[in-house]
Amino acid sequence: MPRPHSSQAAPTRPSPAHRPRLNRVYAAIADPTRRAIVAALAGGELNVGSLARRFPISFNGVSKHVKVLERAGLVRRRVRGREHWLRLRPEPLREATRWLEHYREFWDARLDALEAMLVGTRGRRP
Amino acid sequence: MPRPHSSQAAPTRPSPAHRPRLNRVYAAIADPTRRAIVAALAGGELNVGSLARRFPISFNGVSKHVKVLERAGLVRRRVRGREHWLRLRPEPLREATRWLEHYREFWDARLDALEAMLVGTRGRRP
DNA sequence: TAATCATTCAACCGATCGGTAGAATATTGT
DNA sequence: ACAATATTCTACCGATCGGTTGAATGATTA
Repeated sequence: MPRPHSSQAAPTRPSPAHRPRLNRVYAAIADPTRRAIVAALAGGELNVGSLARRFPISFNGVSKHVKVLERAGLVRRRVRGREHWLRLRPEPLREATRWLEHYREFWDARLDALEAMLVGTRGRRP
Repeated sequence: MPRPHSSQAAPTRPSPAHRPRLNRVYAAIADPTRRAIVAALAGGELNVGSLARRFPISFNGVSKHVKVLERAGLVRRRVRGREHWLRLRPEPLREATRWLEHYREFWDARLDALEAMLVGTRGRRP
């Protein structure tokens, strides 16, 4: 019987465990090159070529990374003639932040409670 | 010449592009089973066995997932006799949230600016 | 001491990943 | 019409991933 050791309530679950979108967003930004692409695209739209020129890997490598970001919903592509212009999309990042913040806040509260308990105990129970 | 198309400044880079810790944190939470483990562990400490019993995969599968979370710094292990007790660690999540929020805030500001521009234009330039 | 329990370790499997190279497909400029 | 440009598609490579199984290690209990 795995006694839960703490009586603090668990946070209400923020996600039904199987969200392919969320999986893809986290997997996408787990790669440093893709995070750098996000950073580059935050400066404004770029086409694939001028984006690729900023990275030490091959054009095709960057093209593949862009596709991953696209599948995660983080990048939108606008084809204009022979060039494909890429733009960031903020929405999926918001959902991704939400999951993280949920647990971060929970832990912050935990640490605060612990500190309060220690401070409160200090002079009161000699 | 990849004209940046927007004159808005890019956000100041929040990470020097190659942070194995951050990579590991995002890769860790990209898997739904591992996110569920995080959720389970938020309810208090658990040993590997009682944790594994909550999941439809094998004991060893869960053990491996725990190891991934550990390497990402999200879980701490305390060996007590033959059982290993697992506890969440908030610190890496904070760094992970910071990167996401950085861009989220940037985009929010962008959307706000766009909206303001549209509203401002509406009655002023007929 | 022997049996049981909690756990890791090692090997394996098929799938996916990051990356490259080369061929194919459009679009543009001359 | 032709050459150059921008990009994807296909195929390949070695590495890692999620998962399983079986054996090994170590602590507890009888």
